Amino acid sequence: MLKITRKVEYALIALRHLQANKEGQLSSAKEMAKAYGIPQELLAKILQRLAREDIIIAVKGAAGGYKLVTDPNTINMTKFFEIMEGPMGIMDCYFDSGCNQLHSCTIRTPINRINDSIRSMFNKMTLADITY
Amino acid sequence: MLKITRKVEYALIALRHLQANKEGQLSSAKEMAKAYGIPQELLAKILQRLAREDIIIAVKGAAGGYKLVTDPNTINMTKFFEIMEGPMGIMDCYFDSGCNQLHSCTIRTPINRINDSIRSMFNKMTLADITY
DNA sequence: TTATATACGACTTTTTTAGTCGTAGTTAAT
DNA sequence: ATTAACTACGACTAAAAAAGTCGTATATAA
Repeated sequence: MLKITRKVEYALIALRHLQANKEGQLSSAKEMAKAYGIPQELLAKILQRLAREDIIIAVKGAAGGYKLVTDPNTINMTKFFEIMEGPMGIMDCYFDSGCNQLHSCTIRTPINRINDSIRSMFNKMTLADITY
Repeated sequence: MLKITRKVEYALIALRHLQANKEGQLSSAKEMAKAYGIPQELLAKILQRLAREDIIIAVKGAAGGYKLVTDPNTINMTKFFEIMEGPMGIMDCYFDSGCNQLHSCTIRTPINRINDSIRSMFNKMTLADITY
């Protein structure tokens, strides 16, 4: 419980790698996958998502790859997690309204407080806190 | 990601229920399962674990059931989560040494900082924060 | 034109979580 | 003593989520 997924883990590792690159220098999915022992296809998909969200830029073709274009200090961690995984809440009822036990649920309020605490904690963090 | 499990959720609901009971009053697994729409066998197992850990007391036999015997103010949430689910860390490497990527892992330190933040947050909370 | 990239949806496998079942033991009431 | 209503607990199955793979398309440098 309360785990982050490998998707997020791999994304962080890759971003840290890109962040260490010199201005304009590209790294390919293959290269990073090899360096960190991550399945290449999987890492590729993660990088593609980061590119779609304009956190990194993809350069196609031979000698292509990825580079970081967003200042890690400006990327909020709550937002980052939600880009990678969708809504972040310790229980789904924080977002969903589809819970059929809502009427009898006695712990919603405290659970939501905890949720808010966790979100606020990650709201105060930026990607730079992790990749530097 | 970062979800709590139903096991924990159900445990919290049951404890809140027991906490509201009068001194010495018992509630059975069946009764609570019905009240909150929780599968009875599952809730029973959860209550059994709480009993093993001396958070509640089980009374066997007809007219048996469970009652709370520990002051919720004294039950630390990190400990509680770990009773229910085992080690709590956003990544397994916080506890496991079996990670074969450790040598190449560049995000361990920041991940551990986040882990510590979450643990410390739950360390400051007691069960009473949730069940009252 | 070839080799090496990204792009991306569909698919399969693995792991984790959730839930069920069978059997045994305890106790109050009849 | 028998029954009914409980707890105890391991083994099992089912469902859901996460992790990983594959096929095919497109872009581009050499």
